[in-house]
Amino acid sequence: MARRTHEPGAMTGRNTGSREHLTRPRVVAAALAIVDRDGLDGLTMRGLGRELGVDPMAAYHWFPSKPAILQGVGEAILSEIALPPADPDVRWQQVATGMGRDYRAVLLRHPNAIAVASTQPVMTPRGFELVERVAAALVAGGLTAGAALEAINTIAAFVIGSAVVEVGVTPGTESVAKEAIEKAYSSVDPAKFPTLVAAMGSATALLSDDELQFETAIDAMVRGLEASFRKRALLRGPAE
Amino acid sequence: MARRTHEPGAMTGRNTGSREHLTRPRVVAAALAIVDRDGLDGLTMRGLGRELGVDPMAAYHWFPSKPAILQGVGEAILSEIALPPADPDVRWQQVATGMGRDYRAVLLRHPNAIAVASTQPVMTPRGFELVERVAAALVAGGLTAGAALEAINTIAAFVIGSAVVEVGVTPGTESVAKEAIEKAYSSVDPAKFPTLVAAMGSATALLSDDELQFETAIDAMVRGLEASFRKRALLRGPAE
DNA sequence: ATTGACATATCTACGACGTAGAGCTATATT
DNA sequence: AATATAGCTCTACGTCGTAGATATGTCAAT
Repeated sequence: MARRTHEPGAMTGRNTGSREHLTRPRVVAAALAIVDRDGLDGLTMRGLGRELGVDPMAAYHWFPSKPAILQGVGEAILSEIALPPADPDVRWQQVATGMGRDYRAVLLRHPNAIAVASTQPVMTPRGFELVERVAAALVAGGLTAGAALEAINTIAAFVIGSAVVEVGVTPGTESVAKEAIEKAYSSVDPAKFPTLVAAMGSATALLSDDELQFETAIDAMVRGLEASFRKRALLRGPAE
Repeated sequence: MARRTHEPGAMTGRNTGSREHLTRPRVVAAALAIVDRDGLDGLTMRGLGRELGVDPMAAYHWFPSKPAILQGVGEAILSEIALPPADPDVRWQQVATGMGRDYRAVLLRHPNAIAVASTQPVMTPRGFELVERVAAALVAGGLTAGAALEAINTIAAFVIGSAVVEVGVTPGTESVAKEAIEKAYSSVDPAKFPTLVAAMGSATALLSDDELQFETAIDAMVRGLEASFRKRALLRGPAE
């Protein structure tokens, strides 16, 4: 039989020794700290051991592999998303927008880990709980259960995409991009790219403010979803 | 001075030798083929050399590093997005939706490379050209230049997010996820997650069809954008 | 035809990585 | 006091990216 790593519940509490025991959460926290500080590529088992003051191989008693640790990091980040308060008076649009905002803030708080957090399947106890609570709030606001899930999925996709675009660097390619961009910029010939040039000089200039553009877009999305749901009779209640 | 890699234009045409010379596009094509077949982690310089029938180090005469090659792969994928036809009769909504659809199809054609393609900055000659052409078509449809860029940005974010969610696996964590998911599934207690259970059993069941959900969502998004632009007077023309 | 220069590809080697497998140590149980 | 075992460490292996030196072939100039 292959070596098995231990469940959190397998702790027997025998840690009165020199220093506090390792635990899965402690390993994940250290890994996340390293990723936040040094990027995804900066996380190595040796460095993780150093961060924890422990042999590099020690983490393997709590996780079967490095990818498993990264998955733990992803789950930890997602668990930073706040569960929506069970307020019966909020409109479903506010709940949906609020979740999107919160999700985005969490991802942007860990820019180096977006790739890990955004591909984390929701199929964890905590993920289920979050989706359940948000969906319940949306249903309370008048959506059908199916529409609620559709709204959550759509908004999540948009939030993830926004975060990816906003942070916008593949791990490992940071250094490479710079000079290529400069070269491309210098080739912006107003004659060849009139619309681009016009847009950049325009008073709107929304592109310069990620926050504002996100707010505008998520608002547009929720309104569009509302119209779609209403047309498909997946939304009951007043048309205000 | 550090070793310099050569520009494509530096080719002097002296390749009448045994076999065809390496070129940057040939290196990129081989790398993309490997990534498509074996995943991002499956791309190694040694394997790339094997694929090209060449020494592993040969690629370093055309790219300064492996990340630079990955960036080239990202650019190559983005260049698969079709430039919009300059048809003056299409509505801007169709142009926007069409770009989104095309972009999504390209990303899903290379699921292993989404992380690389989606974080590719648009700041390349080809990227500029694509954005310029789409923006021009949107402006022709009645949007201001600023609104056109905002629409492109918003749709791109949604497309990227959708693709990430749809493919949904961090490179390296594929194998890890499975059993965790199963465990979580078995813990879906209908009493604790009533809304989830209701949604899954609902006749809507949109979640099972990614394609349909994408179409619905992008349509909702474009409608929402239209409403937003109209309200902000960034869209002239008939309100049909 | 000979030479020199240079673009292209190879060869060799190094340090760092993930992790398998065996061994150590201290606590809990008997 | 003896034993079992959870938690951690040690050592070692194969693979990775890539630096630096070297080989090969083709062009331009003599």
